[in-house]
Amino acid sequence: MADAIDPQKSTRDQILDEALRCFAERGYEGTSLNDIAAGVGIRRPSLLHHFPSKENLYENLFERLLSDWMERLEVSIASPVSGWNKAELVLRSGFSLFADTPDYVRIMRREALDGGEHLGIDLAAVLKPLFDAAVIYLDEQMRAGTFRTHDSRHLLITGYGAILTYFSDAPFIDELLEDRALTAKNINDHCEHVIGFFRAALLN
Amino acid sequence: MADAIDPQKSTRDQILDEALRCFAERGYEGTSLNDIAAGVGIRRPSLLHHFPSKENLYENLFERLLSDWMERLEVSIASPVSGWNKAELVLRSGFSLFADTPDYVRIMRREALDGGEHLGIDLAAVLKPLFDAAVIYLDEQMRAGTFRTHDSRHLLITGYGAILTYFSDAPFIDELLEDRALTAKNINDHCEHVIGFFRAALLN
DNA sequence: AGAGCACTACCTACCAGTAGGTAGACAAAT
DNA sequence: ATTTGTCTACCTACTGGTAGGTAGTGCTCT
Repeated sequence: MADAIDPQKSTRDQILDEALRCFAERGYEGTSLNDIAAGVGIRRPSLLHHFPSKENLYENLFERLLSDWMERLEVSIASPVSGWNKAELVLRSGFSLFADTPDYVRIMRREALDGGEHLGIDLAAVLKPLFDAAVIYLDEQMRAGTFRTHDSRHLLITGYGAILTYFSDAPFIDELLEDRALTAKNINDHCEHVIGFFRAALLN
Repeated sequence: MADAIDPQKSTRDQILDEALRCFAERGYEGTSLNDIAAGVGIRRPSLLHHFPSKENLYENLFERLLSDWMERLEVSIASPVSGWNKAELVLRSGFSLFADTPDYVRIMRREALDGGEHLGIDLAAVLKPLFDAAVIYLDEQMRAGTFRTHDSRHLLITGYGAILTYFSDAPFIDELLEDRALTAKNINDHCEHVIGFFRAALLN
């Protein structure tokens, strides 16, 4: 929010910020370059001076967000803790990642819905190595008896859905909770719930 | 699929079928009336003979799907079984509901993402009574000691996300699984996994 | 039986509005 | 003097929607 009117930021970054918000809110097709330009306070041709096309703008945005995510996730994945503590650490860092970047989550979700048709990047291909590594980790833990036995791949998909949805569907969840879903308190409540839920399901 | 070329169906129904597929695949903004009309094999003005506007077509589609869902859900909710069996029944009927109508799920998810801006209908308002009833049910079970204690509202949101995501993000999950997510076998595997996971988390 | 009429379902041709994108002028800064 | 950033003015393609017309169907009234 604050950075949208921050005069310090370069026009290019302001465009990226505004585009992020618009694409998250209304989707790729639902957002026009005029909307974005107006949000920044310039005309559309000026925007196109910074990015050669709508698609290019979107790809830039998406790449930036994805590399951001990967960095933060890899840090927690690489940490030396083990067993349940590791699972909890990854869950928590996923949560704080999403809480910091809820607009990213919605774009990501839109991309997953569309099967990644707007970008050159293949979202699933980027995430797959992490997925495969997590499968190996979970299988080890289950074989060792640290975790109860589940289908590790489906378990990961369940976890992905459980966490992502809270952020992506926030406007909908607002109404179910009769409260803003993305307040610090509610995010924290949901985080603690998910962790408790997974602990109950995985530990004996 | 089959019904797309079924000459028996009325044009109106063919339009609804094709619109369902298009809106699910590319979203409301991403679908033009030309796309739908072409899929049916008529011109756009002919389509507009059957539905007065794009928005009206969408609303018709959405209302039909929603009442379908509500009927099927209410049947399983009203059943007299209790305890874990009831939770399992509702989970299973949710799964078979979604498995039968994966395109509906994607539209629903798009709607949840947008906060329901395309329709007169308020999706969350329709679902809220079910949500509230489920909260009461879960709280009872937890108080009685049948289920372990969790935050029932966040639990429901987690379950909603875990199930819905598998269907809505199918194109993405295809790639993670290196297999079609929506084959009968994979859907069944995921269903059994989710049920096993919830059982492990809820039962002692 | 047949003329007239209304209705359905489709068409082509068009409308105004908006999309993404380009060309070229201008001003300021280096 | 060149580069950078912005502008206005314009382009083409396409959007949702309308106007007007035309087959075909079937009902009704002689």
